[in-house]
Amino acid sequence: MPELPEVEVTMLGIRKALLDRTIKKVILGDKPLRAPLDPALYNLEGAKVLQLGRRAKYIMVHTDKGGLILHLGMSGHLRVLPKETALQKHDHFALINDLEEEIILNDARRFGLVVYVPEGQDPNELPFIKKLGPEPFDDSFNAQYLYSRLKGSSSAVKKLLMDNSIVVGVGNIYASEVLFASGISPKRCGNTISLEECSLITKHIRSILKAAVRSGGTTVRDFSGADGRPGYFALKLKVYGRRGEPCPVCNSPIVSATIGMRNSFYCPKCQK
DNA sequence: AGTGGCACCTGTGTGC
DNA sequence: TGCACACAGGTGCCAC
Repeated sequence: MPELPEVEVTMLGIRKALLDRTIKKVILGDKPLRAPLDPALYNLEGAKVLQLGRRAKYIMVHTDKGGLILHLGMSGHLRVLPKETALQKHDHFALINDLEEEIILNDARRFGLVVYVPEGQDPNELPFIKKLGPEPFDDSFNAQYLYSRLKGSSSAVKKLLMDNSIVVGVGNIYASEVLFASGISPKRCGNTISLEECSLITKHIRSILKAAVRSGGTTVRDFSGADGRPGYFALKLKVYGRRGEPCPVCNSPIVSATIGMRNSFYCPKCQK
């Protein structure tokens, strides 16, 4: 489901129910997600939430009794629901705050992740966080940097944009959209992308991700924010999911191709 | 080291 | 209607 905009929208959506509130109860489902649910998560009962943030597609929660890291995987979503809402199928993790609101993680495919970070441990030092590349909105993510990372690679540029160690937050939908906006074929090898093209790519990653956050994210199948409302950026997608439809610029039919085992959409005429 | 392929899991849509 | 199959927004591990 979620790329950076969807995670950002979700994080903002649960913010009000968590920030400066106390976690009264932790509920763990019995099925494992990407990793089994750690019983140490119960340490968060009685904790006061000090800060909420996002790193890549991870939601980071800091409390006075340790940290919590949430990842939505492919199908996960977090909802804030009124007190005593019964858990549904695929609800695997829940927090109840001091207002008795329930913050529930539902994840049919169980590719998500819930991690407890013991008090005093720096979450940024966890291996899966430490290896992440720059945030797309960081100054360090610029044309020169991207060029240096692409120029040695024979992989398709679209696959490289989805590589977390190069830049975080760009998933399958936005990689297609960014390359369309940049006029670059998703099949081009990284080592054929010029510095000028890297400048276009960095610019469009920022503008498209920002616009998607403003629209409440992209709902392709079943994404919704913490209030249950869908995102509306799907209406603004120019190529993703539009095989056979006319290119919004030149009217040629949009085509799709499998790149790095993921479906990719592009205009063969506009994208060289 | 860099790269491609596959695995994890369930739900949904399509075609027969 | 039922069934089989392909596919879905992410990520980590494996073998080359």
